[in-house]
Amino acid sequence: MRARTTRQLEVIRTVIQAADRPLTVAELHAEAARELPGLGIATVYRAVRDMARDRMIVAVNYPGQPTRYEAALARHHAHFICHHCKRVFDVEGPEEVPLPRRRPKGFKFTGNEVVYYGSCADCARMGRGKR
Amino acid sequence: MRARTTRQLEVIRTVIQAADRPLTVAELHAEAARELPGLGIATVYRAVRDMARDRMIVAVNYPGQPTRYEAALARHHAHFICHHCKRVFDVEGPEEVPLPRRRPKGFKFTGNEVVYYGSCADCARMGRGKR
DNA sequence: TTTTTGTTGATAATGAAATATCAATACCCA
DNA sequence: TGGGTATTGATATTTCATTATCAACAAAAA
Repeated sequence: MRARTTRQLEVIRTVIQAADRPLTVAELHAEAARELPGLGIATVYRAVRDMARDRMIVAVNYPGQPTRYEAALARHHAHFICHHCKRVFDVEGPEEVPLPRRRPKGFKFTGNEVVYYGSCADCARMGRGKR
Repeated sequence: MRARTTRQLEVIRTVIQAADRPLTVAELHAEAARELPGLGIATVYRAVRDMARDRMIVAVNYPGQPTRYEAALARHHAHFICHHCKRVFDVEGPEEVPLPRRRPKGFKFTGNEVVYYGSCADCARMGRGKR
């Protein structure tokens, strides 16, 4: 049972590779469906499951919302969550995040992640600047 | 319909105020039930909903797991997620998190949050040090 | 082409968190 | 202390994300 190269997989992969931010399955489906009307949501779920298994994409989770996925790029980056539209954007990562001065003993710190909050350009423009 | 001071609310509030890490409703229920056997999970959900509404506690979300809640303390702190047991711990926040050098134009950065990853003392001790 | 069989799309099913329902209970004020 | 009524506990229901099912379809090989 060798894998087949289908039009839907091609489109789904292209969309997620081209995206500049992590997408939910729904967002990915909506975008891919523009190129391929009739695309089933189940197909997107299957594609995402497989790509995640193969490490082509990585899962990203944030408050209340469904899991998002983005291409597994090597470059380090952080996320920016818009308080208003709740979309998640990729932004350049911070220079460096220092470890806490005091660390609970016995704990091993192996990595960190930074999330910035604020208003995205669209929302800020609409006067929803604060919070 | 004035609010009443019930034993269950007292216990639930005490537990979450005393906790040194964000708790899921299940964790909170388990802990409170030790003091008050028979405590219903629905009561915990109701208490949490109300406390969150009144800003006594804040919601904290992380990958795959249900929403966690913790006392809304003023002091700034970060979270530490153990790769193994998945528990979330409070740790002292980093000195300072610099903004990305390049920021998408129009975006307003209003805050940030840091999450550290690694092994908690318990898991590290059990030889599950790496990852 | 024809055949084989992996893949798709529609949808039912599942799983889990959170909310709604309601009779029984227990606060708390008169 | 008695009773009106907010709250509780058990559980049904809802809500959604995700997975399973399966007939129809379409890659890829012959």
